[in-house]
Amino acid sequence: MAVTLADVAARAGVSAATVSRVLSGNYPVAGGTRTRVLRAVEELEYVVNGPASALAAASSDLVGVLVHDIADPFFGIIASAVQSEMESGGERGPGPGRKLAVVCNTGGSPEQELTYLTLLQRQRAAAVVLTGGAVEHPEHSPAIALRLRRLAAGGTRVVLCGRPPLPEPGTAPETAARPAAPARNRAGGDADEPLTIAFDNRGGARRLTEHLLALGHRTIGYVAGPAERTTTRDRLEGHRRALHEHSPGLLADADRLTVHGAYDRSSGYDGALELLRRAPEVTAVLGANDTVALGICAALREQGLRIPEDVSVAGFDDLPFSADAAPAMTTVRLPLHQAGVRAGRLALGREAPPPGGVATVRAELTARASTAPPRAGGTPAGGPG
Amino acid sequence: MAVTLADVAARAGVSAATVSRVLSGNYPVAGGTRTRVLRAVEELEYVVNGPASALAAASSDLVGVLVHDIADPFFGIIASAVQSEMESGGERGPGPGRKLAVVCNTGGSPEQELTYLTLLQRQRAAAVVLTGGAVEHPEHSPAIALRLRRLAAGGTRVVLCGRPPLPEPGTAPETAARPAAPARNRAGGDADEPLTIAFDNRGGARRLTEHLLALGHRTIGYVAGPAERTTTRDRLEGHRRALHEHSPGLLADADRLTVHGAYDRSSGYDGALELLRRAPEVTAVLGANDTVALGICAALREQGLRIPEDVSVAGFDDLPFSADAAPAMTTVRLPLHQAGVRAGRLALGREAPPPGGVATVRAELTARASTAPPRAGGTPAGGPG
DNA sequence: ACCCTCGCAGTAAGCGCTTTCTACAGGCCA
DNA sequence: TGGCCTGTAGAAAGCGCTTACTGCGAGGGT
Repeated sequence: MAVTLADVAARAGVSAATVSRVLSGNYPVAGGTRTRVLRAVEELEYVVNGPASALAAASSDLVGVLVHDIADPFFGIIASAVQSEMESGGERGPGPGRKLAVVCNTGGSPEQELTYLTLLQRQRAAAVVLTGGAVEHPEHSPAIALRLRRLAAGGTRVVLCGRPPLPEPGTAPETAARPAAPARNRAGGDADEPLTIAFDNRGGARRLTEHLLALGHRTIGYVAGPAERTTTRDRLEGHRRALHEHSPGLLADADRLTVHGAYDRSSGYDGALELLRRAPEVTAVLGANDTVALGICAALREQGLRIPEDVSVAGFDDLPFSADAAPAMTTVRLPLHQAGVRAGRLALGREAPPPGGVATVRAELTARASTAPPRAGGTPAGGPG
Repeated sequence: MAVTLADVAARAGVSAATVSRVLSGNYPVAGGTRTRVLRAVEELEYVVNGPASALAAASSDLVGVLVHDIADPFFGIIASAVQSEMESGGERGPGPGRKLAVVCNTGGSPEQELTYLTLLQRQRAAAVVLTGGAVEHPEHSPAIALRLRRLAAGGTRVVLCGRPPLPEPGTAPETAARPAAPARNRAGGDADEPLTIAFDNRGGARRLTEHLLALGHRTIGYVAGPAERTTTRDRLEGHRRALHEHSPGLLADADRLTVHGAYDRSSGYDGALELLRRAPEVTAVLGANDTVALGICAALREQGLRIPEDVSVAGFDDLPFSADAAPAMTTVRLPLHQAGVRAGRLALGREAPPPGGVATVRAELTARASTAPPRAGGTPAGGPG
């Protein structure tokens, strides 16, 4: 635990500077010297002191990944994709340049998000990836946006994955108040602006609703996520646009047919029951995501309704378990792994930023067995009293 | 990004040492001075430089959490529990003492595990939590054990969660070769030995098998995990012990009725098909875990078999989706969240180590709808040709 | 054959913090 | 009233690394 650069240098018969150069690899060192140094490193089992290195270099090799819920596969998939991208970089194993992804669970709360951002800033993280929809909060949202811009201006790469791009500054007068100091010696290229990988939630929800409409459904319930989440808002918007384009009259009932909850199973369960109470005539129910849809299925089944014969159900995201549900879930496939890899590449500066700083990934309809045409009668049997 | 301790000190009219003392809180500072310092911190939006602090204090506030697969809820639940425990500590928000959990995805590979351990050692992590079963490997396992002992001896708290305790040293002659240097100034109490929270995989599997035997099953297939995983080995052992205790003859067939795969859905699917090929007369199939069991269900259903009428199926772990599967899955409940919280407390030194350094958590049978008595005939209809 | 350039390695000055050691007040006892 | 102890704050020495800057030997142009 106590072997330092100097020890290695002494053993190899060179100066500490040379050892540092060999290890960091960004300076020419003669072959023989390099070999000697590497041998000394091996023999002494030397492990670089990260903090010291970060202090001197003014940047650590930590990359923060903020997720709403680590136990939710949606985020798990993205996070592991980001991490796999960090791994695939270091040819020399745990050597220099190898980044460490720090996955932080925010629980979807803006306060937590801010807290973790501070923690990451304190660690002088090389990059920060924020995943999942943003939570709109009159006070915190601007604070987070400001903080992200500051981090980006300070050389930390900021990537939003599955989040809407940051609003243009200027709204907050504070932004201009603190003139940015000219960046000092920074490792990679510039990182002056947060980058975004946006999910096409709107388009996905729209195509899903169009699928239902094409099957003949006209009374479609929606168990949505928390209203303040941008993801919720976008999906709902896509849904309603599809409704409106099919026939404007369908919008009249939309509010009554929408229930808000969280992105978890019990919200789906409770939401479905509430929906049945409000509108027993629904022939299809959309879930905020696949997990919610699973809860919806459970509730409907308990009410004696068959899926999809009596009621069609669909989710969103296409998580691994969705294909295995009984019946297999109709949903919208989001290329989460791919998005995570891309976010990782962007965070590492391995990929050129998309034009305008925003790339949008498509959400494909994946029709399976949980949706079918409504029954002729329109009103299912066995509705609750 | 550039405001330092010295800036704060200047603004508050005190020395840098005083500011440091106020911020770290482990030294008496007069009330008035403290207030002035805190105000300066606020006004300047000062954020401690983590690396510098870690360098000077010889220990960072990072806690590593190693998981096999972050996208698997089993690990997600444990990891988020550990993280929530870190959060609940810091009264002063992101202030000092607040630890940052680093979740690392090893993919279940010992090499990766070693790599991340090195990375964490390089960051001078305050603690390391290893979750999930260990992979037995003739070369890597001793290396990992040795590394963990070194870390522990060096002041890093090491906690194993859901892993068997480390074997006693002495097997590896290398252990004694390097006399441990006396620990210097360390923050918390001693951390000289790795601590373990063991899962009672053996007992859980045994109770699960007993449940099946009690229902009347005699030909029980087992789609197990990778053979080199300790978790796999323990569960299989519990299963076989139950078989043996019921009637030794049942063991004769055990090898034929066991198929090995990974801990994922497709292994369950493939394993079930293989099992049906080898022994079409099975009346029950156990999965290595719930995810595997889900794959088993899918395969059986595709073969025209009903669950549980034709074949009973059971899993292990009791992940959230297991209760929602159709039919609801019989499984063994592991208190993952609770175990994660405990691991976090141990890692933070908030809880006294269990006697002997090992605590075992019980695994409870959770019988649901996917298991039932076998059909009278014993051989299900519709078996593959 | 000389000077300049270039490639390689050493010297040393920090990076921003923690912490020991030291210094200075008061308040207490005798 | 004088000597001491206690409480509080400053000075300064690093922690282990990176990275200018400097220096030295060897090759190439004229």
